[in-house]
Amino acid sequence: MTAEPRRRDSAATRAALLDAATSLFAERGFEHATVRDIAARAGVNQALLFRYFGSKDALYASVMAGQGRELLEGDSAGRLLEGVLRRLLEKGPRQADHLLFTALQSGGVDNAAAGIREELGDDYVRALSTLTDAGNGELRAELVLGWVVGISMLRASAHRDVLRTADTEEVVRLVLDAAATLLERIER
Amino acid sequence: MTAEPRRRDSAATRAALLDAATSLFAERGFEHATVRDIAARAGVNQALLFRYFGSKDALYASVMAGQGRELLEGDSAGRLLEGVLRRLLEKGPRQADHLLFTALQSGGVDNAAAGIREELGDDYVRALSTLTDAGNGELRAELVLGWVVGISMLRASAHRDVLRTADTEEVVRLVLDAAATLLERIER
DNA sequence: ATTATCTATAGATCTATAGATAATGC
DNA sequence: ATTATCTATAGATCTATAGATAATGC
Repeated sequence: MTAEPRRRDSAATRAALLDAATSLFAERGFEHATVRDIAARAGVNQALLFRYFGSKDALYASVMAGQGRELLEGDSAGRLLEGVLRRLLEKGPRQADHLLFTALQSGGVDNAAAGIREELGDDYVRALSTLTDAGNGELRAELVLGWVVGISMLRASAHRDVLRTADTEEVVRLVLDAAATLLERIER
Repeated sequence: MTAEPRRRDSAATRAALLDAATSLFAERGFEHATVRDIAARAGVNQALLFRYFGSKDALYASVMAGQGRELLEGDSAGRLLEGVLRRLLEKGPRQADHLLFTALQSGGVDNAAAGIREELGDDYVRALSTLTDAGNGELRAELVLGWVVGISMLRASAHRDVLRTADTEEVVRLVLDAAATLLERIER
């Protein structure tokens, strides 16, 4: 970000690493974002990552903790799905939501951020499940969350052109209409 | 599978490797299934994998080619989504469909099976898109495919209990009803 | 004699650390 | 003097290969 000659500044270095890690984890997922790539994007020596965060796992946990909290703020439950879809379709994979989806994707993997990941998933499910009176509201909410995860996955796929180039409004309308059969109080 | 003392038999060894690779790739995805794990599950020395398939990539391509063709057979287009969901929910991750979904997941990754993966995705989309007369039928079909991919991902996640333990009939009904707003000729 | 199988290891990554170097604050 | 940064490398995996060993078919 800052193109200046960079003074020695541990706080700025730490912040640059956190920034670079956030975008790279969102773009490539935990395993494909190497510590060297992250340090390179931050414009910082690779050893500093360990000095300031201890381990790659701990850095991931910091990223998830930092971005995670913002995910659910700003949108009411009724507008949550719409908000997530818009951010996903318009801003692409360098995106806090995408971070959660790549995290949910590597479900079985057991790293330091596993707890935060599950918690964020729970937060989404809890918010969405308030949108129905059905007895199986949680299941309905998880199915909707699964849909967003899947759309996020396919969009990252190189070859699924139709979805990748589709008009945002069109996709939002199709998904909201279908999801409304599961969660009747979705606002449109 | 065969618990016999195993005679020397290159065809049987090859088949055992292919079997083990199919299930391990489906369970863990391409990268998390190591050649040592595959050879171990096949009960075979690890070097034989390279003798019979050349590389891990080539083995993956063989697996995808072998299982892929079966995916779309057996179900009519109208019953395709239901069939996929049932297999996914009942049989769990050791499953041909799951193989495709873990493949679609690692969209960007460029390995020997990338072509086969895209082709299989196209086959699903083509079949599903026949179920609507809407002008954006392909987009609708990709969204439905994305849903199945996402459900498959979340089910693999350790913590999403509601979805993992849900009754198959209940999930099938919820998803088919919602998907019917996208593809009107889905049979239920 | 042929060829299926096994042993040993090369070579490429990746995370992580120990210790050297150099810029800042008093 | 303190501490931010860099160099060099250890140690763990993973794919892949070269060459030795041993079981089968003629």
